[in-house]
Amino acid sequence: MEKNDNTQERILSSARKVFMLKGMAGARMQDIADEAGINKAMLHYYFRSKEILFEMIFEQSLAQFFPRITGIIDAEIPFFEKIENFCGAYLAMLQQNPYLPLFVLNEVNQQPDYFKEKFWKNKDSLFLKFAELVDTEVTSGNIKPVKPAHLFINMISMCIFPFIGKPMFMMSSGMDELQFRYFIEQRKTEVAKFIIGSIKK
Amino acid sequence: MEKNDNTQERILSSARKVFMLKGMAGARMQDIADEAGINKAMLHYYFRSKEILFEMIFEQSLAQFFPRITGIIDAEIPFFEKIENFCGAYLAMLQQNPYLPLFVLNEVNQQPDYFKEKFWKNKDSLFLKFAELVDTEVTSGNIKPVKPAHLFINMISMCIFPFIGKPMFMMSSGMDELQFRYFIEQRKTEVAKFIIGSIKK
DNA sequence: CTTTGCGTTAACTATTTGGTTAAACCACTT
DNA sequence: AAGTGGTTTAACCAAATAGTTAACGCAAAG
Repeated sequence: MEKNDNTQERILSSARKVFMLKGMAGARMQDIADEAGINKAMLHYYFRSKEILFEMIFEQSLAQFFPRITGIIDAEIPFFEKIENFCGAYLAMLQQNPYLPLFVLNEVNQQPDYFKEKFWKNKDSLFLKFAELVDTEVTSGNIKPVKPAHLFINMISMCIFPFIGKPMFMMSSGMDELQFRYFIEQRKTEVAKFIIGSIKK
Repeated sequence: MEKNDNTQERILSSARKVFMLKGMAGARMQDIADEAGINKAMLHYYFRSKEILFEMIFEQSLAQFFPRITGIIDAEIPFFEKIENFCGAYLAMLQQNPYLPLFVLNEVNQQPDYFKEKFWKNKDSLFLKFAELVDTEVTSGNIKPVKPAHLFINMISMCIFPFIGKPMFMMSSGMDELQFRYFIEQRKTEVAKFIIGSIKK
């Protein structure tokens, strides 16, 4: 009765790996079975269809992608520290899930409607909270009069994009794996520094 | 003898549309044929296989994705103006090819090896030129001592990412198509302003 | 008018791939 | 030892999909 858990877990783990790398359309049930070292029929025994299995993985991924870093934004610390903490934490998470962004964004672009339903469970939009925060800081004259939407996208872009463009960037810059790792390590402080440098008075 | 050109062109145009939207794995030959309003056999008459047709589109896309904006970087204008021109021009191009980034980056991530060959034709790496330029500016004390790699990725990220994360961002911010269009219009100046604000002394 | 050859189509084939089934397996109960 | 029920497998099926073929259309050449 614990084979169950074991196998189910192995399937989910393998499915995550394959879906992340190949996407819904590119993933093959056989590949997932092979990766898990089991018979393909098992996939359908535990999860009725490819679509259902995919949804499991996608929802997990979605939950991870939207950081529960809301804590950082709500914390009783100065605005600049919030930015520093957010960028550091988000980059660290992405470092451990490097394929997450391209996977999620790809599938969201593929089925925006389906995503719309799942997404709005997450009622406390990170963006809206951030925008509120920025407006407050602008009004109190603590930072330059920046537009929250742009600042938000700028921050998110600079955190996420390096992982999406990794192979392309590595080739055009000549970096190897180790150097890229170090590059991301630097960004954990550099991104916040860059942002703050631009908005501080 | 000009039906030839006409049909071939229609196929390429339809293929571009479908591949952009669905990617290599998700695209169906039948869809491309339907989109072009022709028989599926024609696809194989003009382009032997799906793979060959895909390569045509992919190489075109790659060429577009790497801007020939080298002109902007080589121009005899102040560094800050180069940044302004680059961001403006690149955003304008992306605005007319909104699906280009996700398509290209996706396929590059899928087959980095194949990409490696095709890519290095483009020997004059935009990144290397940019890095050189930044180093010069830093040395002459015109800007703060920033790391070229970070500055480059920051700039590229802020230009490209909005198009990759568009549906997600639109939902979490509540923007509609028109507002998003205006948002991008603003970014044509805002991104450069943001960057310059951070690196100017 | 007939011939020639490229362009085009409908129908077909081969392969891939998601999904099913019936039997075997295995731990546990009686 | 036989039975029971969840788990696993090999073999199979059906749908989707890339690719092929043989015949047709038709404009230009003869």
